[in-house]
Amino acid sequence: MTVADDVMDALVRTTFEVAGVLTRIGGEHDLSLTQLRVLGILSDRRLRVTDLAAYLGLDKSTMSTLIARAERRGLLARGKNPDDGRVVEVYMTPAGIELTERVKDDIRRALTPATGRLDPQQLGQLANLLDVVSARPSRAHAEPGPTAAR
Amino acid sequence: MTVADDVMDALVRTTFEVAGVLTRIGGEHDLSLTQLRVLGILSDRRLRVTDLAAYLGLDKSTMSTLIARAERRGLLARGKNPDDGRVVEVYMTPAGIELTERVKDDIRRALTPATGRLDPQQLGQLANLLDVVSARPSRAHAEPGPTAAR
DNA sequence: GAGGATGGTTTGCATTTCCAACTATCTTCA
DNA sequence: TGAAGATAGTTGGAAATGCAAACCATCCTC
Repeated sequence: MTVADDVMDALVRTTFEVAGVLTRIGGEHDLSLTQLRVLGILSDRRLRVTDLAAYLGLDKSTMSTLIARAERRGLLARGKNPDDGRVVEVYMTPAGIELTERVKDDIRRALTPATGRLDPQQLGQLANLLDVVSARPSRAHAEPGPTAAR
Repeated sequence: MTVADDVMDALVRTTFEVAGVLTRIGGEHDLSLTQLRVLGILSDRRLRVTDLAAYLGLDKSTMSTLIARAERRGLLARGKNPDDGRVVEVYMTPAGIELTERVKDDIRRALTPATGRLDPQQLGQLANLLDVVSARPSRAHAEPGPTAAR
């Protein structure tokens, strides 16, 4: 009851805090939170418009205009899929990759004051806990056994 | 280096995840993420427009229109400050308080699947770690009682 | 190979946000 | 004290974001 509430409060608070940092850093590079996210996703992938939209929980049309703008800016490019003429695949240009790297550095720098308050052991702990919360297979398989039975 | 990076990745990923949940829940009540946040802030405070804007990192004018809409909707109200005729103070109406409670319940419910993957001890741990990260005075400052190590 | 399904784009609309310009109220100091 | 400047909010204009609906183009099914 209280513990779960505490976590949720902390989660929500941290979310707004981190989102604020991301918004600010993004803004410094003329990127919205969503654009930031798209760049992050595409940095190691090449996705179709629909998949990207599904991933972000956005409408296809929203995705389309967003990509169009990024393309106009030279950050992304669209390519045809040889197997299916309807499909458009989106991927990053060198300029996009370069910008993404720069932004990631800035984000790292901006978050360091916050994470710097934790010692290495706590950092590892936090990473694992967050992995669990955000439904990511834990990186250090420290969670043995079957999942608790609800 | 790697550990800090892991945490940042997890932090960013969780941020997007939680923000997504908040956006969805907010949307169900016709509230944007920012409006949600304003309600959260004002639930135990009464603030001037400028302070609210500073708190959220938004422009005064943005704040102004946002408040106007919420006021039109009956969620917030504006009051004069007797000491300074320029100041406008914003506070919640009963309807706003009621809606906020409802939304908070929904958020709790929506986040339960995620936090439910942690046992009570991990929940406490996570809450404390996040408190440190988001620069909140830790709630269990000295970890009293039977807190297990690790 | 006709009809429906799927993938994207375009258009129209509401919302969010910024900046600049404006009004009203305070504060300073000459 | 009273004019000049600072501060608090609001308003208007513009760009970005997002959705929904209408629309092509391509694929798949029978």
